[in-house]
Amino acid sequence: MSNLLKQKAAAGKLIEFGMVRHTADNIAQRNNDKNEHQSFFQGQGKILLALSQNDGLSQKELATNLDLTAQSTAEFVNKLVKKNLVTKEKSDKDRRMTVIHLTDLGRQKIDTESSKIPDFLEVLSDEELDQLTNILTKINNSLYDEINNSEQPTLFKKSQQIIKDHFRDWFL
Amino acid sequence: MSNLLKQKAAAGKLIEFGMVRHTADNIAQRNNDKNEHQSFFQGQGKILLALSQNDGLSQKELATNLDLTAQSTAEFVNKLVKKNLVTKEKSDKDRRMTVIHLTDLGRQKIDTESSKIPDFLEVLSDEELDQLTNILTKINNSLYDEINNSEQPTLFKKSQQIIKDHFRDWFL
DNA sequence: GAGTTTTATTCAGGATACCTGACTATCTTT
DNA sequence: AAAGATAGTCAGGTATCCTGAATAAAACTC
Repeated sequence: MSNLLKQKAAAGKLIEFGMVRHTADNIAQRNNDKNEHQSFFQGQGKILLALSQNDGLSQKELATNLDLTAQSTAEFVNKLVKKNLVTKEKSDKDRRMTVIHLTDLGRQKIDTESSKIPDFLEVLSDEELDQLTNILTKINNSLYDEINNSEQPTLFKKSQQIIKDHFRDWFL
Repeated sequence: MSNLLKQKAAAGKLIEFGMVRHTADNIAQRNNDKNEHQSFFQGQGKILLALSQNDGLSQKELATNLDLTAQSTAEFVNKLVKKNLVTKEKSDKDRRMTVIHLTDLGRQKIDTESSKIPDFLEVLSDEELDQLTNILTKINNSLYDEINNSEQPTLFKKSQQIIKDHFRDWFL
């Protein structure tokens, strides 16, 4: 009962967090002269992150790993190629496949970018940081389950779930 | 020192959270036959949320409140008008201004939508929910400060900060 | 081995969320 | 009344996604 109230309170704070962070993100992007925006949890950033954990994936593998359509994936990869952050090359074993590799510049970009710690974490104590990490772990796992279950599990999709579980190990 | 490690851990989890939630969001949107997606922390949803706290704002006020350009705001408002969720009418006091009001349908939509509690909160204990709420409060406050400071504070901008502080009171 | 089906990728086109720049009304100041 | 500030609009652009339709290579079928 009171649990529900607590859930509502947290839910409100989460909406607020989403909104304010999004706003802050937009402002940062506006003020940033170079359009270097790569929020790492969408679009090109997502691809980069995936490759940093597992270089040399094919476009198709990227798409299934990231739950994107092949077309979206192709679009992001092409943009990254233009920026010299990744390379595309046809596989010799299966000439249909295109294998994507990070360039040095790409790897470098990920390193500098992912080492940035958002300012707002500095207001938290050690104890709070531990709590947050712990809570987010639970939430993320719950979301992974949601993702795996939400797709009508065709016999084919089942094999993809295995891949999706790797996703889980990215951020350890 | 060890604080930095904890910050890094939390930062990683936060990136993961952003990514997985974004993915789950996209999937939900795909499976949803009607394209009723309104993530509430961007675009049209943001406007709706603002009006639910404070009906009858002008477009300009919405824009400053939400840190959007007047043009973006106009776009979202027009889309909402088409969906019969809000109404536009010229102010009598100042004929330049357009006052935006929620329709019954709009209010209804917000009610049903904002009463939804994300599934992933159900995996948390009462204690964890309290911790999360507490932590997010701190983080959000820190982000508000960031937003207020990040804009080159022209003399004019200063007056807007007052408005932005209202933003803060939305989710109590 | 020829014919069909399945895959991996691409091209074309569409939606939404933002943005900047260039107007047009309508106050407000001087 | 002229000049300036303010609220909105129109036009056009970028990024992230999507669906649908086409192609080429591999795998399966008989």
